[in-house]
Amino acid sequence: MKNKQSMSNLADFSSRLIAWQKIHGRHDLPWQNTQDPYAIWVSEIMLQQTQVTAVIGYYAKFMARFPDIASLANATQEEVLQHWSGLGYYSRARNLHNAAQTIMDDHDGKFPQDFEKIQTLSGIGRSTAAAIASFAFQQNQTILDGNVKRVLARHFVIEGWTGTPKIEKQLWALAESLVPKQDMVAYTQGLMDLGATICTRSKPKCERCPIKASCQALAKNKTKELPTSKPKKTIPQKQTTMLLILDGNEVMLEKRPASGIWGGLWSLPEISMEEIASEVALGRFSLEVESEEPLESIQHVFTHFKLEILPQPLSVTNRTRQTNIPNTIWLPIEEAIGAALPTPVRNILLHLKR
DNA sequence: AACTCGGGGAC
DNA sequence: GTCCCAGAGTT
Repeated sequence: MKNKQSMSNLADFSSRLIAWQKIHGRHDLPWQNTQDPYAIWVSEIMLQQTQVTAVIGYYAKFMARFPDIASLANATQEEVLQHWSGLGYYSRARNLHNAAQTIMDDHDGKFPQDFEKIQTLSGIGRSTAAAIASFAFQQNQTILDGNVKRVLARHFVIEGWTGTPKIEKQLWALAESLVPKQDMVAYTQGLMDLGATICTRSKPKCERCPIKASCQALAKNKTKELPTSKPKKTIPQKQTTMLLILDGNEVMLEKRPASGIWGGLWSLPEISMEEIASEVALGRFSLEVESEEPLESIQHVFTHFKLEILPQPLSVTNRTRQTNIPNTIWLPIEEAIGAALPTPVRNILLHLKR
């Protein structure tokens, strides 16, 4: 009897979610109310590991500058990164740019509709491909993002960290079994909306949940313990000195390697703790400089390490400026702030301006 | 299976 | 401070 009741509610999972989304879900986000696969694609990439509120400001500017696939494909990586500067995970921008060129070259400039082909584009994995296929083409493909993992882990009491391949496999199978035959847009949006507004990480609003009747975590009073949190480990603390090489109002920027942290962005030249700033300036850049008092150090936190940045101002004394140093440019501070910079570097320059 | 990729919102 | 977000790619 109890099992029968439960099964009956499980069958209603999707229809209840759809009905709820149409009334209580989000309908006015900047990337909604369109079927343009490009507009949806850009939003999905920006939203990877990034909250809606952080994306909104970037999305409008990005779409204004790159309104379609062709304009993005024809832009320089420099300008694409410039519009991504501050948003983080810059490989997303590089992959987006690369994929736009792939679509121009291999798909006649039209975003592919085939689910497998969508996934071959750089930066688009299984979940993002499903979101695009669902929103843009009404295909019955399921997403599995952080929201969905949390909703499913609670609703069906899936124990264990959702990041392990074993648990992920379970969740994918579960998610696929719940995909409805119609109303894919409302369903996919409903999964995201439920996780973002009702089935939140802390203090879920279970009273207002459309599928509370079949939620096993709620029945067993386990919503607080689920989903199982990621095992934490201590992250290393690193240090670096960034050279603020100043010639009058201009600062020298150095382009970072294409891969690795802040890949492809403009940053300040870095030296190790053992090196002496003025010697490096002379050795690497043939610049005679005078060291100023270091600025206050900045503590920057990444996912997997902490970085203490010591900004070291240096004023150039031999005014014969070197212009042919590879991967470097001189820019007035005001202009440099608008370049494709990592956030802490921008903050240093903003501090300098004052 | 573990690690690498940012920055910020919410608590 | 902690946790994790409309994850994907690499090792």
